[in-house]
Amino acid sequence: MRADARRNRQSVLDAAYDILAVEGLGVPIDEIARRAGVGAGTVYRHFPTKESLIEAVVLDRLEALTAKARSGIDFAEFFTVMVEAGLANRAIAEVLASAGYHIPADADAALNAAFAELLQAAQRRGDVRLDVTPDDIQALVIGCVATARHRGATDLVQIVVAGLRA
Amino acid sequence: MRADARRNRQSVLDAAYDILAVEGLGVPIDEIARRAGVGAGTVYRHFPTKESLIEAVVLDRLEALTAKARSGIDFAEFFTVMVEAGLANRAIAEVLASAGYHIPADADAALNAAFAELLQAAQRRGDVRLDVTPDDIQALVIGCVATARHRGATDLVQIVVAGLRA
DNA sequence: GGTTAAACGGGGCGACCGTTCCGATTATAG
DNA sequence: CTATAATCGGAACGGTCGCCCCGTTTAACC
Repeated sequence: MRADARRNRQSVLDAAYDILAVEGLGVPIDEIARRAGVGAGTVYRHFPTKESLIEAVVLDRLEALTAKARSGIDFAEFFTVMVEAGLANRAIAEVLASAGYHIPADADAALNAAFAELLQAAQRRGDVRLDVTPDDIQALVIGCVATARHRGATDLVQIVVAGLRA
Repeated sequence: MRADARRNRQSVLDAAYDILAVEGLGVPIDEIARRAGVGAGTVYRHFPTKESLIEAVVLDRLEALTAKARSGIDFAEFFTVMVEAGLANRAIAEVLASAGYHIPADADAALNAAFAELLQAAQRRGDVRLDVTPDDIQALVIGCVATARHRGATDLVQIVVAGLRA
């Protein structure tokens, strides 16, 4: 791979990450290209479709979340981390809410597995009601992101966490 | 107003209500027109912009909700009613989440006022924590709709309601 | 039934966006 | 330095959608 090609590819990824976080999935490719200082054609040479570019960006974030989940973090804390991740990055939130795009099953599964472990540990310790599943929690995270977006305060998350207690 | 004009206006409103509930705000005007059995031009004669048509439809729903809030309903029940309204009607949910559109301030205010009364009564009775405001609840409703859309179950609402208890 | 003005409908315009194409450019090897 | 092939950039295409226009229809009143 030629040096300029590799450099451009990275510029596109960086620009896409920044803009997607702020503008969400609706942002035009041309805007990402302009921000990256390349032409739209260059974006499409490296990523065959808009969806594949978004996938590459989002995947990176999901992996970071998975790593965090495996770092011995507390369940309630991690819940907050996930909500904050969705808040800081519109694209993440929209993809999680599957507003048109979908993520590769294996990346999703890895996050879910790490997450399920945290949840089960919390339930074994008696901190969380037994009748909630990982899917329930994912839905609640999506909901909390939507909630928090419309009120600056993230302390509403505490209400949901309180409701989760055994 | 001519009889056919009044009839067509109503057809458009009915069609818009049905389609918006299922498809959400992204639905093209032509589709609403087709469903109503009229041309797109006719839609625009009665509603100058797409937004004004949506506003008319959503307003009607908000008024129904306001009436329900004033019918002596219990706070927790009404919370569920609002979530279900958002769930049954994509357009309502998207407007509430202000995905691009906004509702006239007075209709919003009427609903909020009726709603604030319910909340205060519940707080006086000691059923709901004192540190939540009507705005908090509205945000939570939006979140619950987002949550419930991604899991068939509305019983997740119970978790949030449990968290709201004093 | 005739007259008239309101209402109709669907083709068309302009804007936007994802994607493709191709002539110009430039990194790299010999 | 030159040749060459990979890469670039941005104009252009096709599709979609909100909105407008205007020739045609039709309700309403005499």
